[in-house]
Amino acid sequence: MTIPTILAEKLTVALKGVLGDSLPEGFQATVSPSQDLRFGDYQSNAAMVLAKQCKTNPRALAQQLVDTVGKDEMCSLEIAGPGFINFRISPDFYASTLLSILDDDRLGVNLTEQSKTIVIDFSAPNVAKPMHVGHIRSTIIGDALSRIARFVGHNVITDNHIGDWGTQFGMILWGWKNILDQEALAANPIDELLRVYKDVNIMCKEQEGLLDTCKVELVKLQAGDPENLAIWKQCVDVSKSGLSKIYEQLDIKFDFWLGESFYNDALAPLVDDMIAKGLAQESDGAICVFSDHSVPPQEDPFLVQENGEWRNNPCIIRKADGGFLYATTDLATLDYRIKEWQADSIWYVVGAPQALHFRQIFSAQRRRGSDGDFRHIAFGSILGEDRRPFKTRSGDTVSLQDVLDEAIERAAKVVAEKNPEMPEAEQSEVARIVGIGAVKFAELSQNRMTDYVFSWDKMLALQGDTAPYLQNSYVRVRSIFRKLDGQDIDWTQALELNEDAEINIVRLLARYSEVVPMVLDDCRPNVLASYLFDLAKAFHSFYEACPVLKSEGKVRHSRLAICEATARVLKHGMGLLGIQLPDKM
RNA sequence: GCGUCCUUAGCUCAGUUGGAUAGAGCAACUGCCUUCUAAGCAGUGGGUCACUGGUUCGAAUCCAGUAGGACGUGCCA
Repeated sequence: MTIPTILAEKLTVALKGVLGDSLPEGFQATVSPSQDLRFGDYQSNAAMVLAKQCKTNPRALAQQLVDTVGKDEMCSLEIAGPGFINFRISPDFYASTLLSILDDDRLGVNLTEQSKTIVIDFSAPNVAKPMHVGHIRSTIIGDALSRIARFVGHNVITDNHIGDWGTQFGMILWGWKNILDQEALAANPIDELLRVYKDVNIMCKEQEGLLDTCKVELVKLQAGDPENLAIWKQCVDVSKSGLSKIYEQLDIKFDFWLGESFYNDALAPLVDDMIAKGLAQESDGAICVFSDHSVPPQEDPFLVQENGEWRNNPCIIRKADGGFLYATTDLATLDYRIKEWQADSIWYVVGAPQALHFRQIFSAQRRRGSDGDFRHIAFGSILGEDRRPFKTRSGDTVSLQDVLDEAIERAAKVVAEKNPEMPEAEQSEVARIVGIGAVKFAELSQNRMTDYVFSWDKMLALQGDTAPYLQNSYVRVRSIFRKLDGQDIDWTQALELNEDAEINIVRLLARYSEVVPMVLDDCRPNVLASYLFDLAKAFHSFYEACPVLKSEGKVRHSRLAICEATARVLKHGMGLLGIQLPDKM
């Protein structure tokens, strides 16, 4: 049980005693960490919340509560300001909490009481184009959420819903047949495929009618033309192997790679079924899902207002030319995930601009009888210096691989500078861990909803609120234990905490169990990132203020325990974010 | 037109869902490496939380309006 839970229960019991029947039914006092240490470790505003409805003075009520709860080994209470109840946790209680963390593989974090099957859909790049910076958010946030959800006890299924059946294949097929360089393909298939795609794109803009020719190739593919299918298969395989390489570098794995093509055969029956059930209608030749008039128009995703009038804004599931759309595939995908995987909850880690699309397909899916918990976990856009969607000077997007390469290169330079005597192989391993970590942490420490301006210097920064700062705190701990030379330490011996720096860090260690579940409340990994930064900061302060190896007896043992617990929490927390920690740097 | 999201320190961003004197990082300035890794620590300066009203014990946070911005709004994904 976490500390605020224990305190809240104490307080609720006291409230029942003090207020008796005038306590509102089911009232639970809430206790939260104090923002300022002068106000103790934790605080509650219960007295102020209740004073009004119980018609008493908040400070008087607080006083009664404090008297009832009294003081014990765990904490002392005091009243402050307009009626806050502040809890001050005793150093001894923190010492015993530290022991319990060292005795627990889960570091105090409880398993969820309601384990669910959650499908998490993230990354989802298009094949034939390499991933660019725009994919970074979905990929990294999705991976972190998967790890966290899994750790708290959910049955998580990750699925990379790659775009392997889109309209871009018209251009690729035509390019493959007309401008492909076989030698280049043999040498570097991914680069050649990209060149073909880019060149055809340019040619389509210059040559009248070429786009239509490409569309013909696409239609042939969708009709099952063997030659086009074979080319398509080869393209997808090449792309997948290229993507796998980058995922490997990022240390990201998917349980499934069921791309759009996987659902191809399900689309026509799905549309027919929706027509048959009256859930979709023909309009201007297209098959659409319309408003069902059972919800207020403001909340109906199939309506939109124009010049003061509500008009239809349907979800189109079949085009007038018979082709299917993104929405159709997404509905088929929902079916599959619900039926085959028994998904209770499905999370889509996709950019905020697609909010309406997801409202529409979730709503359509509910009408089809599904009552699952579907969530669009949206995130903001990555912008350029000019606050427009991020592009390079030449108008290209920046490839994700380039970002990673640059990050590793910058890290390598610093490693070589700081640690010239380190063997080269080790140097490059550290550079990899630091560089990739920097990119991931930069992403994960942002609030996912806000747009941000892409900056090499920020994304690859190695000082301040960055992965290397956290990694360095871990390295410092490892260095201490290296000097101990593998001595066995008994982590059950009693501890004592005296210095502020010691108590500050244990206070944070105890909060790990509060923070991890909080991340999933609103799917915000930045809550964990910011906690870990605070922890590392507290450790660096502790490290400067409290010599470990030079101290003696119980103090030394207690400080070693702090180091050990900090290392474990850092490693674990960063692991939940998908970030590795080096032993040396 | 309408909808969604956004506007916080010179810059980039947090802000635990309504709590006490609004916080970090970068940049600037002052100290600290014969002592466990200085990718570090200690400290200083920096604010009309876009603006105006409202709700209440209490508002950066909730409501209304104004200004500015991004995105979306029937056959791309």
